[in-house]
Amino acid sequence: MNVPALRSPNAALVLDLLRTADETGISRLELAERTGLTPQAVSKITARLRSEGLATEAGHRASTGGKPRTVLRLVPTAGYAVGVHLDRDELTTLLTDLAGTVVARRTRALDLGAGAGPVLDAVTEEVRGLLSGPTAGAVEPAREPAHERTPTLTPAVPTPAPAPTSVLGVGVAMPGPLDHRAGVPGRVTGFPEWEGHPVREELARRLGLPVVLDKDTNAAALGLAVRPAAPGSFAYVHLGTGLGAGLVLGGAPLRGDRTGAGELGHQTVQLDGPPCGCGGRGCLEVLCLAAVARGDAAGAARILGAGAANVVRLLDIDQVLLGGRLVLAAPEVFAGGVREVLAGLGLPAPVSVAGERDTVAEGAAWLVLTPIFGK
Amino acid sequence: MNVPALRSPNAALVLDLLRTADETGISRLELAERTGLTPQAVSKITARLRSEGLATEAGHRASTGGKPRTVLRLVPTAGYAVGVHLDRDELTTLLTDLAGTVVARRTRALDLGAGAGPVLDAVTEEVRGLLSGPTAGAVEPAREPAHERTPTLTPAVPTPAPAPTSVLGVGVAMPGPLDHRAGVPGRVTGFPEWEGHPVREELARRLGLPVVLDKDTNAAALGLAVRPAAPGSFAYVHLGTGLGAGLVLGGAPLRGDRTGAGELGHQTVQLDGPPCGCGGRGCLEVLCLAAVARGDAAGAARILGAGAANVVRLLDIDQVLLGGRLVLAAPEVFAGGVREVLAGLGLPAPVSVAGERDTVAEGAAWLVLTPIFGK
DNA sequence: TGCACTTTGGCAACAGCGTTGCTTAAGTGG
DNA sequence: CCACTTAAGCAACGCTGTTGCCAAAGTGCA
Repeated sequence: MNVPALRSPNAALVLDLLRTADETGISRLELAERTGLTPQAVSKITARLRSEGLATEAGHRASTGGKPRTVLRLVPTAGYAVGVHLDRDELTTLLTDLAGTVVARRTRALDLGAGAGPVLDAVTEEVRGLLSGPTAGAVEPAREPAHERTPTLTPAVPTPAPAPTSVLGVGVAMPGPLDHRAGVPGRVTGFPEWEGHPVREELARRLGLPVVLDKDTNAAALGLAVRPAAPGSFAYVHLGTGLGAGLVLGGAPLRGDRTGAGELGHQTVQLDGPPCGCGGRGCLEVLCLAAVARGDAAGAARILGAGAANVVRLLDIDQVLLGGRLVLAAPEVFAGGVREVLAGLGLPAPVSVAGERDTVAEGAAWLVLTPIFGK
Repeated sequence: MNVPALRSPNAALVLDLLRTADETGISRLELAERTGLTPQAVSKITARLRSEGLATEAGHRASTGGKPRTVLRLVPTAGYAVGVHLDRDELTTLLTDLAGTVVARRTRALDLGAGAGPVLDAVTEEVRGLLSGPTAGAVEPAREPAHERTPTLTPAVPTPAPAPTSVLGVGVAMPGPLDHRAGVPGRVTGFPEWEGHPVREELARRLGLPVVLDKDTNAAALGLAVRPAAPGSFAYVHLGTGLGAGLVLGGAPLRGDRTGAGELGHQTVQLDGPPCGCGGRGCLEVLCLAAVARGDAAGAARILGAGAANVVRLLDIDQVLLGGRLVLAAPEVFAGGVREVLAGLGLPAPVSVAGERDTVAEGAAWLVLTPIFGK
């Protein structure tokens, strides 16, 4: 740990405060108070950030008897990130700015089981299309309106055409198991064709951009963790085609030794329950999906609640966030059911539905943005 | 984060390498290689540590063609720590040196249910006795042999009377729930008298030493985590009068938001199982202890294995360590049973019995030592 | 025995970081 | 109009680990 090692953490800390500040921005003195640094150091750091184009002055606060505080803001157009969500039957690609705001978005049908080759072809095509779109022409600036060139492109925000600038990288989220360090999937559930394919390397080569790979639930949890008012520790429980969880402890996602953390679906909750393909019995996923299949969402919610309670107790966490297609189909049933189980056990953790349509893809983009903010 | 902030982490890192080095010690160049610092920086840091009495030169390596490397060692007598284990029926107090080696040890019967007053009286008495013993006369040096003054004192190592020196603090481990930040127990299982009693503060005042309080399983896990060859992540599963776990992730114990992490006993593993006092059904502890009670240790081991598998999967960890009285009564039965369940689920995590008589008390001492080594 | 060679580890000068002390700038309110 | 308050920059400083250089201490060959 050498001295320049101080530079990035402190600058990242300041940058993160700029990011999470409310819309009015944040002044140097407020930064100093919240970082514990002296106002002088903050001045130095913000001067560097401004010269790098990452921050800017944006107006003044009302005076309280002296010189009014100058307000600083993050410059969201200083960088962009691509988020890719490889779901079992759908490919979502989106572009976010430095603040994580979605600038452009694409979707298309996908067969994940087709294997790495065709899927990576599709990803390459979608990312290229996204980047050559009108909103951030890093690769190939173009002026045509979105709907003429790329029918599926839907600008989420009517941004006044941000200047072309750098795309920092591509975050890819897909079902596990996989190794996020090596960027290589394992036997992706049901699709052994993926095992060992160097996805990160190949995509990085094709796109000429840094690529980060992670499990879908981890990405979703990361995306939720970076929200300004996010709790420090929580479990994101995702009930879609399968059941998984993303765990955030002390602000950082927990990946475990093999990127496998958050495996909630194969928790044993019924020792003598029905056998599961995993080799166990009474797995949470099997029981929960069976209840859904027979139309008993409330029953599924109670079973899910027992699983969530196990996690809350084991990790002593603050909050449970729910998401995934099945949850979104009946949000109140699931939130209420899980809440009831937790309350019955005297666990104070609040339960809410947080996962939305693009939660995973946005989280994937955050895989790229997160290091900049020291997370 | 200011510049001196670099000093402690780097010095702590070096100190930790000195601690975990093999018996021959470690040279400056080896320290440089393993820390990533330059040899010069290591020279500076080790010079400081030597001047503070924490490190010393201890011989030379064989030359490999030039000046032979000078070997450095930690000076274990540079500081001592007290570890206190408040078990339900027993009080263990021990003194360790800076390397964590037990120097002196005391035990006496205890009724934890008697409440904070009498128990803290006993702790105070034991700690004072320990410190005025012959091995480390910080409070009251004495020359009498151990067996004459303090019958229960058993020097673990025939140390040649280390010079009186500083006792860094007292670590206290007890059953939860409790708040390790405030140093205040909650409703200690079965003994509501403890709730809200300012244990840390009161002991610190009585003994005139810093006091750290933590849950027994967390302390045990910490003690196991600091061993030189310890895995980076593991679960320590303790089956004694109750069932609990200590979780170590990336080298650090996980305490959670309210020091409650590791609550394994009330994991639901049988949705329609027998009701438990906690409000749930089919809790792991209830099922496991019931199996033990009917003499079915192998069955208890299988149930415990299911719980351990849930933890291993959820956190994606390396290893499972077992401890606690019931496990120690039939170590092979439990280790074998848990191992079998994990193997049947395709989980590669090795299982071993690690908890011994003083695991918790030694871990408690490490609560004090750990900050010195940057852990 | 002598000398070239290798390696260790200390000394001195250096660059980078945040801090302290002071000054200037920009408002408010009597 | 002026005293007062607050913000923020400039200069000097102390601390860190780094680089460049050199002395010390061994080995091994002639």
